[in-house]
Amino acid sequence: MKSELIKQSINLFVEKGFSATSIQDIVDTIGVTKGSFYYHFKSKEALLMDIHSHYIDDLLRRQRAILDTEKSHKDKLMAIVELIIVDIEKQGAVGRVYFREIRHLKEENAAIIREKRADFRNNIEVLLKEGIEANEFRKELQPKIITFAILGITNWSYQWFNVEGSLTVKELSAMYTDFILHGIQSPDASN
Amino acid sequence: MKSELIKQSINLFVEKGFSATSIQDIVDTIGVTKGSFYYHFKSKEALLMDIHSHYIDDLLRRQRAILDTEKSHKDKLMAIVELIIVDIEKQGAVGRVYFREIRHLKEENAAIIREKRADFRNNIEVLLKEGIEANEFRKELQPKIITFAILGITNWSYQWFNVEGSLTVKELSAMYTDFILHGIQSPDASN
Amino acid sequence: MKSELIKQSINLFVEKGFSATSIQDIVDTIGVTKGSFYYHFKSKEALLMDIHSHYIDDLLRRQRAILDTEKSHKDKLMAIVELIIVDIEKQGAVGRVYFREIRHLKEENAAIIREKRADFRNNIEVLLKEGIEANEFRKELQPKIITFAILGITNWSYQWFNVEGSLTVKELSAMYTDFILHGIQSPDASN
Amino acid sequence: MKSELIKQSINLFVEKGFSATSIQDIVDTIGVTKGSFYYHFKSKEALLMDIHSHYIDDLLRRQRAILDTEKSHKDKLMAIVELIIVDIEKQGAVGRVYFREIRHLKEENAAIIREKRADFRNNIEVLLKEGIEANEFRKELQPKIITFAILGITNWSYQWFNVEGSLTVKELSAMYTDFILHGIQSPDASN
DNA sequence: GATGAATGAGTTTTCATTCAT
DNA sequence: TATGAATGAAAACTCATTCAT
Repeated sequence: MKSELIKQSINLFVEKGFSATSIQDIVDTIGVTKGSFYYHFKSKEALLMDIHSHYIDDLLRRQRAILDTEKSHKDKLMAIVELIIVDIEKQGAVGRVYFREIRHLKEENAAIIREKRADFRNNIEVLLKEGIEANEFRKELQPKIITFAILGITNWSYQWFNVEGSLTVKELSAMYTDFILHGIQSPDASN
Repeated sequence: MKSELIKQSINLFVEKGFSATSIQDIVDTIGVTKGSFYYHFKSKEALLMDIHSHYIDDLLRRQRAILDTEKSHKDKLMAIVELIIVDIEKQGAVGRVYFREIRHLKEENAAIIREKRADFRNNIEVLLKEGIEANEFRKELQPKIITFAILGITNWSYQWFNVEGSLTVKELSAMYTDFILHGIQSPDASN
Repeated sequence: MKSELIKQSINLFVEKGFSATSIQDIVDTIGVTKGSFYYHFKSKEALLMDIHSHYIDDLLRRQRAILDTEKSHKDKLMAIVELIIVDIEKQGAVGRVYFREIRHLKEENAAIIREKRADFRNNIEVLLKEGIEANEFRKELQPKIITFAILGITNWSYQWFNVEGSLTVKELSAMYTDFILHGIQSPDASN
Repeated sequence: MKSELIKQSINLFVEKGFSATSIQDIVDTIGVTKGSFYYHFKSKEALLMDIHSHYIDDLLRRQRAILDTEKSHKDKLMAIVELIIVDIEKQGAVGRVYFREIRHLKEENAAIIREKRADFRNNIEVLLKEGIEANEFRKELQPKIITFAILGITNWSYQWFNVEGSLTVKELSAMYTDFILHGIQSPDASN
């Protein structure tokens, strides 16, 4: 029931936005009453926080797994890009909520999520830094800024990519890793 | 007065989001009454549409100027990236509203804006296509997808770039054009 | 201009009702501004009063003319019924406003109109009374009550009669005077 | 509570009219909040529709009972007139709302009510038609038009009849059936 | 005579939240 | 666990009216 509420609310948040979705809208989709909602969630914002927490925690866990498993900096980076893009297929809806609705968390919770986002970002930044030192990536790059560029590419995909279309997430992921690697690799790196 | 309302509402929309900003909030910042707001705008949504229209129309106009002025495909692309990024400084607030709040336009208006956005995107796509044909850019690239990547990089900047920081928009713009050109240029292109 | 405002407001009041018609609605139909309206009328209610006054004053004047001209009680009554019914064609719209919107006059004005309505009604009542005394009409009738019946028949017509239809106001008037006379005439009255 | 809201709103609608009565006015009379009103009714118009539906449905049910029970056409007609008039005492307030405020229903609902009103009217028209064929009523009468006359007499009563006065509804009803029967009966009908 | 801008009080409606059962 | 009823605060929007120009 709780997970059903989460699932349906995500769909509604994607469709209409957090503010424009009422508790009534949510409970109507699964045929229960508002009282029931408040048994499972302290507030509407708590539900949104729940969604955000699960999403970023899962992402961080998988990012860590990649960093622990893959060998070269290039491979690590490719795997992280793929992680985000390929998720569109399975987690596209949550992702869209995650990217759009953080503003509606109360400051206290927003801070928690922002910190985890910063961790995720920082892990990429460190990766780039080390790749530069290892001469895999170009010396002129500013890791922090390039990290934002990479996240821009991947995260923006959630806004336009249509799972129904002819392009698969695997293909998209391949194109974007190729584009990014061309953008950052040292000319003398053994491709 | 009308332009004052627009200006203040943009600030509030950036800060709290469209839905969470009330007409009362807006008029309070300039000390007029709600009735006054409704004398100038048919509805809250009409104000949002006003903001969207002006922004994209201005952007399209300047994009066209670039396409008519610059010579090589590379120069055109660089100029367009710079156009978006450098605007953060002067138009950062409107931009943030433009990228985040389109969902709150009514379908009829959203369609108009979406079409203009598609024009802007399409102009880049065509530019890439021609650059590929001219052998300036790599043959393997899919122009449509790379266009989204470029827009992801530039548009995402509006979310994190802090005008107050030590990095200037000019510098950011330079880094991103460099990154993008590395990502797309033919190896044999005279850089 | 003033008469134009009256004319158009009557149409709107018929269509949407007094409360639901805004000053804006009225001035829009003739392409002037609200300020203009307030040059001609002290208030929205004043316009409604204007409409009511003209209508009932005109009706009373014509009723008096009938009472002064026609000979028998029967003829007087027939002429008054015809007066009301035949007016549907020329004054149907005003009539509908007159019958429906008196409630929106302020008490002070409503009292004035109610008094004139009472005069109009009373003239019929007196006519019936005299007709009974003259043995033209049946002795058992209560003039006051029958007056209301007659007014019910005629006034109700404004709600359903369609000028566009196949029945003319003359025909309707004939049918109703016939019906009423059958209802009230003494059996021994030389028809 | 819901029925209490209906009851009080009817009183207010009679007194001030539908448009001029606010939800606040209604809830204030029974000391609840506006939110409570909207728990029970989807909108102000929905409440008005509720009132209209119940009134006409009840009227139709009782009219049908009369048509099934009474023997002669004359008796049926008398019973129907009495039905409407006598109701003033118990249902005067609802009746006044019913006769005055249909314009404030949305077209969709107004159509439903208009159709039921037409049924009620049509039942009388058919009754008159059959009475004419049975030679109870005069051959020259146009049933449709006479039906409107009868409804004018009865419905108009809701506007002026004062339950507090010395005349009872029974007496009024008797006078009006007498008046109507004189107006329509064949001279040779055994009275 | 007419306009454009502004006001302020009021309107209907929405909605997150609470709570007795 | 769940429901149904109620709350209260706030939202968007309307509108008659005023008034300087």
